[in-house]
Amino acid sequence: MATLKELAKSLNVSISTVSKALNDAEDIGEETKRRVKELAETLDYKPNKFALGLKTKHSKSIGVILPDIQNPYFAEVLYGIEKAALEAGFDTLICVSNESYQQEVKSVRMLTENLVDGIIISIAKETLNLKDFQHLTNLKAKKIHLVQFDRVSPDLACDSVQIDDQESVKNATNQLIKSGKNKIALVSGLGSLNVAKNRIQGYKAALKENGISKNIKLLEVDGVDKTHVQFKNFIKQNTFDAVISIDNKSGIIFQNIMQHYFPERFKKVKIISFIHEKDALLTSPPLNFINQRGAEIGILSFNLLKQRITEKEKNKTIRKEKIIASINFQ
Amino acid sequence: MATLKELAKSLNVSISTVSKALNDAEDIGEETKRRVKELAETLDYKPNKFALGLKTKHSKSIGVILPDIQNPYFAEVLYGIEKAALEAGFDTLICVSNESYQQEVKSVRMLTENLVDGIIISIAKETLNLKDFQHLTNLKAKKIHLVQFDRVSPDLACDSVQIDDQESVKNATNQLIKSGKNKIALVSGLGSLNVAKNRIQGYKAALKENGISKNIKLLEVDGVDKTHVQFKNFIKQNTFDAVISIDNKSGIIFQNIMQHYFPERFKKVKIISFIHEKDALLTSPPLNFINQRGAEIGILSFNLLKQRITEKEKNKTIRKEKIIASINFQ
DNA sequence: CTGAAAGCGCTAACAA
DNA sequence: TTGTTAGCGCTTTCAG
Repeated sequence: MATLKELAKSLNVSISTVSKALNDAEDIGEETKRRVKELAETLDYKPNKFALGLKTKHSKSIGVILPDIQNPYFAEVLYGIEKAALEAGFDTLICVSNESYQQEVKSVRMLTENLVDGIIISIAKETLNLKDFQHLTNLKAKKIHLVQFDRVSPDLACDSVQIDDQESVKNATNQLIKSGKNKIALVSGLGSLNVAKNRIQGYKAALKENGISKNIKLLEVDGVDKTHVQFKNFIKQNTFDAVISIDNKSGIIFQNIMQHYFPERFKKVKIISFIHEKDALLTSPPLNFINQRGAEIGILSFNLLKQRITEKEKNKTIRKEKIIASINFQ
Repeated sequence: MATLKELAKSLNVSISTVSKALNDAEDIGEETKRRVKELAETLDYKPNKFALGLKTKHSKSIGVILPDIQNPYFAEVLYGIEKAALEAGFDTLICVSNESYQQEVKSVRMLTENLVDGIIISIAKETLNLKDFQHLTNLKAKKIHLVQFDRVSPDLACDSVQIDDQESVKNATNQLIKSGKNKIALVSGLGSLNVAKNRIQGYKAALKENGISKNIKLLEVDGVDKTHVQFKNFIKQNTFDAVISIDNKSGIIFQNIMQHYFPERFKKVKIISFIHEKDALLTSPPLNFINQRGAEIGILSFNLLKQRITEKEKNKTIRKEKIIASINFQ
C-alpha cells in the first residue's frame, strides 16, 4: 500500500503538501494538487485507516446491531443501511445480539472500541424486558450517535425510524372488513414486544370503528417454533373468515395448518401477514402481505445518523420517523 | 478511555514498562506486573485498536463474505463463526456480496484496508460463473489468509469446509428408497452452482446403485421466486412418490403447491429438503430435512483460519474438510 | 529489572 | 504556496 511518504518522495514535495493536496486544502496550488492526485490515483493510494483513526478519533464507519439476522426483515433493513453507507463512504460493522442483553452490551463495547461514528440499533427483546439501556445512554458521552429502528424504546432520547404499526394494522384490518370480512382473528408470535402491542391496538381500533369489537379473537405465542398444536386447536375452537398475522412466520404456518387439517374451511378464509414479498410466495396460494419496507427503513436510518454525524451545530430536536406499511392483496 | 500513558503516570513508571507488564514480558518484575494489571483492570484499560493496528499491521479481526444473508443457512454459519471468533478474541467484519462479483471485489478491498488477519468466504454465484478469482488470489501476497466454505472453488489453493454434498444426497435418496419409494424426483432452485451438480450426482448415484436410473426426474430452476407455474406443471406431468429439494426454499413451495392443487396425490408423497430445522416447521405436516450443520461449518472454518493466522511455520498442506449432513425424517 | 526513544501513517498548527 | 514539526497510542530495540 502506498503511503503519503512514498507519494511525497516520488513528487519531491513534503508529506504535508501531499496530505493537504489530497484533502483539497485551500492553500495548495492547483498544479500541485493535480500532480498529487494523479499519482495517488495511479498508485491506488488509500489512506491508512489506523493512522487516520488514531489521529482523528473517528473512523468513518458505523455500527449496526440487529436482534436476529435470520429474520428476513432485519436482513432487508441491513441491506438498505449498507447500501446507503457504502454510497456515503462509510464502512459498516454488523453485530447480532441474538435477542440477548449480554450480547448487545458486548456489541456496543466492541463498536465503541472500533470508534464507530454512530450506531443503528434494533433493541434485543431481553434488553427491552430488562429496561436497562445504560450501555446505550452511555454512548452520548462518547459522542457516538444513536438511531433506533423498529424495536424503539421511548426511554431513549435519540432519533428513530419505524413502521407506524398501529396505523398499518388498522389499515389492513379495515381493508379486510371492506372486502366483507367481519370475523377477523389476529395471530402473533411476537410475545410481549411493544411492536406487538401497537399492532394489536390497530386491529382492535379497526374492529371498534366498525362496531364489531365483540369479534376480537387473539392467538398470542412467543416464538412459533413448537406451536403447531396451539395453532390447530385455535382453528378448531374458533370461527373466523380472515386472519391477520403480525410476525414473519405465523401467517405461513397458519395457512399451511389450516389447508392441511381444515381444507374446506380454508377456502373461505383470507389471510394477511407481516412478511417479506418473497416469503409470500412460499405458500400456495401466495399470502397477502403487509410490506414493512425494510430497505427504506434502513436507508432512512442511515440518513438520520449521517446528519447527526456531519452536522456541526448540535440540533436538539429528536426526529421520530414513522412510515406507513403498504398492503398487498395478491 | 485509559491509555498507557495515564497508567504510567498513576504508577510512576514508564510507558514501556506498562506496555511490557501488560504483555507479560519476561523482563518485568512480578510485583510490577501485578500492580500494573490491577490498575489496568480497575480503569478498564483497553488497548487502542488504531494505535495497535498502525504499529503491528494487523488487527486481530477477520472478515466474512457471504453471498446472501437472507439465506438462513448462511446466517447460521455466520452465527458459528462469530461465536468462535468472539471466544478467541477476534472481531468479525461481515460483508454481503448479494451474489455480485463487483460487490465481492469491493468487500475484499474493504476488508484488506481494515487489515483483517484472514477472510472466510462463500463465493458469489456471479464470481463462480466468471471464474475470476484474482481479488482472492491476491490476498496471499498481502498475507491475508483465506478459507472457503460451501461454495468452494477448486481453482483456489486454500483451506475449505463444506458439506459432502454428493454423499449427503446419496444417503438421503437411499433412505427414501429403503422406505419403499422408487419414483423419486429432484427439485433444485440453485441454477448452475457446483453445489447443485454435486447434489444431483449423489441423487443419480443412488438411483443407479438401486437399478432405477430410468426414474430420474429433474426440475431445475435458477431462483424460486416466480416459478409456481413451473412447479405446478411439473407435478401435473410427472408421477413420483418422493421428492428431494436441494435448496432452502423449493421444498416448502413444492409441498404447498402440491397440497393445494393435488391434495390426494400429496398424501402418498414423501418430501425431503435442504432446509433449516426451524423452517421445516413452516409447513404442515413438517418437512423432512437434510441438516447442513451451518453452525459447525462456521466454527470449523474459523478454527482453520485461526490455525493459519497463529502458526509460525508455513504449513503448505491444504485442508479440505468435508462434513456429512445429517438426515431427519419427522 | 526499567526507561528512553524511534517510528508506524496521518493531520494540523505554525514557520518560512 | 510549501515545509517543519509535534503528536495521536502503541511496541520494541537498545541503553542504563
